[in-house]
Amino acid sequence: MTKPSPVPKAPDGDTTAAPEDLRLALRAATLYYLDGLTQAQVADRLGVSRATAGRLVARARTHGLVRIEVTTPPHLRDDLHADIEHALEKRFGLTEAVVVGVRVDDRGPVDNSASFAVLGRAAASLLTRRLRPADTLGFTWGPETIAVAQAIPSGVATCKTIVQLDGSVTTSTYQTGTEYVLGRCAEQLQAQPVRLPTPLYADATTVASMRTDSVISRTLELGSRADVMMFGVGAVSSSTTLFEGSFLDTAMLDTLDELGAVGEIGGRFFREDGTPAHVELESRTMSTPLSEIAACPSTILVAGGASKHRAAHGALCGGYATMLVCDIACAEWLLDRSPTHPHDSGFDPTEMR
Amino acid sequence: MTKPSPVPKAPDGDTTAAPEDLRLALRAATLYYLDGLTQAQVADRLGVSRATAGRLVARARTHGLVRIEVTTPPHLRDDLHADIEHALEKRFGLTEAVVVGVRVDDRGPVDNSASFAVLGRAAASLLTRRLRPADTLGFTWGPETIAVAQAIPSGVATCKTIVQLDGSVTTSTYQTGTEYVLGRCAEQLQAQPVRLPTPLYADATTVASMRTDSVISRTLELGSRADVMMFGVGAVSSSTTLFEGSFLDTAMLDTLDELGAVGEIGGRFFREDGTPAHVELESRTMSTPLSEIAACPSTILVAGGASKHRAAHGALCGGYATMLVCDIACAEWLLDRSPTHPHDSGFDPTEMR
DNA sequence: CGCACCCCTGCGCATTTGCTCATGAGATTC
DNA sequence: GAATCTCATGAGCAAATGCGCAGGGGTGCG
Repeated sequence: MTKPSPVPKAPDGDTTAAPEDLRLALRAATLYYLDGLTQAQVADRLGVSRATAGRLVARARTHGLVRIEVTTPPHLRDDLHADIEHALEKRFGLTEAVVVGVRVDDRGPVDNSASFAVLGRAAASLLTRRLRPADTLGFTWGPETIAVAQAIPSGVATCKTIVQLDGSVTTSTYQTGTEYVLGRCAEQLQAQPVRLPTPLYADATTVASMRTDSVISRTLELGSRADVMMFGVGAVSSSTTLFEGSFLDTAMLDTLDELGAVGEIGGRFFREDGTPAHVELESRTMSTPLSEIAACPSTILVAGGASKHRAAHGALCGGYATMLVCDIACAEWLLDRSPTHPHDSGFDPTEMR
Repeated sequence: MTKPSPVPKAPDGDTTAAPEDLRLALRAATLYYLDGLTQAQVADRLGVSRATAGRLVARARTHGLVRIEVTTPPHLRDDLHADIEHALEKRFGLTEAVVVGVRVDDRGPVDNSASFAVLGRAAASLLTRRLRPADTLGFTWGPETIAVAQAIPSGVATCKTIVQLDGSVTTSTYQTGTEYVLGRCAEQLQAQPVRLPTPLYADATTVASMRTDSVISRTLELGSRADVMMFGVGAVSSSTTLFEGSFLDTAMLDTLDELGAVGEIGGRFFREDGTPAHVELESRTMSTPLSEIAACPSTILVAGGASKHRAAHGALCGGYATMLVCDIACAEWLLDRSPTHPHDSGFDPTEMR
């Protein structure tokens, strides 16, 4: 009599219901969410059982009577970038992205040590949060990891071992800062430091023989199995650390450029899409391979400065980082890049330089 | 060095904090409230302990990062009146107010039985929700309670006893409906019915002697101690039930009018401010006194129709009802009344008629 | 009119959550 | 430079919450 239409079961996804039923749901939700009563108190207040009160609250939610929104307060809109971080995580499949408010600009003559300090603090905070006492931490040398080491607090986190992922022994006077990072992190994290006492690059035969060394092979093994890895990226440029430290010469730089390399991690270069760029150089490199980095469950990429943008993008596309710490400028640049399609290997000449 | 100002304790109500601390709080709140993760999952996702995850969520709330609002969906704005109900509760100190969407208009020639049915359903719903199996339910006779009795479902609620609060025996043929209400409610609620086998009004001496009767006194006692009472209000008018049923004559109506009476419950009249209006008539009335009604922890006033507005207002001001069921027109009228000051006894001539 | 189905309700338990205490590191003050 | 204070963290526990189950009444179909 009241229902002429054959609708025994409402297929309408529960979006509509009797208004009288929803009156109580609305009331329960108000008391629960707005007045902060417990469900038992709501039940008492409404004269229903506790279970029913819970159902009413649940119904209120399913019917859209309750709207919960998490927003960044206006007074720290400039410091927090939850939306950008979330976009980065979604875009590159990251576990966590941390975007600091500063804009690292390494092209101009300005001193970006302050910016790097901010970046370092953020990365150190992330690192100490992710580190477990039984973990092994691997790191590459470079200005980014130095900044992290400087910012790392003591007592907050602990790990078992900290291991060097790429060789740093040099014939020149160039300071890689490896000792500082290794020493400081080991101290602050109360971890046992493990060195990789080799150069970064050597002849292929030398590298092959070094890898058979019991100590070196153990270190490499330890690095490959590290629970957490932390590293920056190097650009393919004459102003990058590897060139300034005489690890690479101009000819190699040109070769890498022609191969489409956009960046490196631990001296191992990759292209725009993250694929390894110079297999021959790979065999001459003493560091954890990119494949091992990609296999690590927790890898933190610290990237600051415009010169590192392309390199960071390549690293992210290669899946070498599960976590990213970068400045806002880098984050925006990364998101401006093709939001969907990753390159299918090879490189696009129009993207060069 | 970093803090020259003497601010050991921040007296600023925790509205501001380090942005970096809030970053995690924001993240935790997002995962918890928006993504629906449990706090343990949030903790795992963020690399913190479960306790810390809980603290982060709590901090996000205290800092206003989370905003929860309970709103009436637009498609039932016309049926629900949560704001009006809340205003009524606040204004008159009610436990609960139920406002139904219909507009009972008893001045015109329209049939308002449908409106009364809606009102009755709402009141019955409220009543069955509030009733406990061990409770005694008291009621007065009248069209409102008849509507409630008609709407009461079976099996939903139970109570021990249902007792008549005001005498209904008449010498005329007027049907009060008391028997119907008593019988139907007793059946549906599986309660034991208790009659008050007396007229509503009698001589003072008669009333006094009736009150000494063991059966009658027990009924009155039972009514006074009822856990829940349900009643309508009568207006001071020639179109009201008490006059039509020949319980009152024109002279008495005028007397009551002059005394400032605006309404009655169980034949006992009160003024605009709720104070008893005719002490002499009180001694001639066989019903639960207003003071007993005011003392009852759960009293449901069912009011529909424009003619009852003033009476309902007086009843609410007298504190005779802890719960109110009325139509939207009545609710709006009640709220349009002085929102703050209650009258200090006596009556205002300008308010009459 | 009987029967089966289904929704609603209340009960008991596993999980989740908020809270308190004790511990330790950093900051402040004398 | 040392004592103390404050704050944050982790463990444990009690309260609170969600979810299963079973029972009963209403509804629709036969």
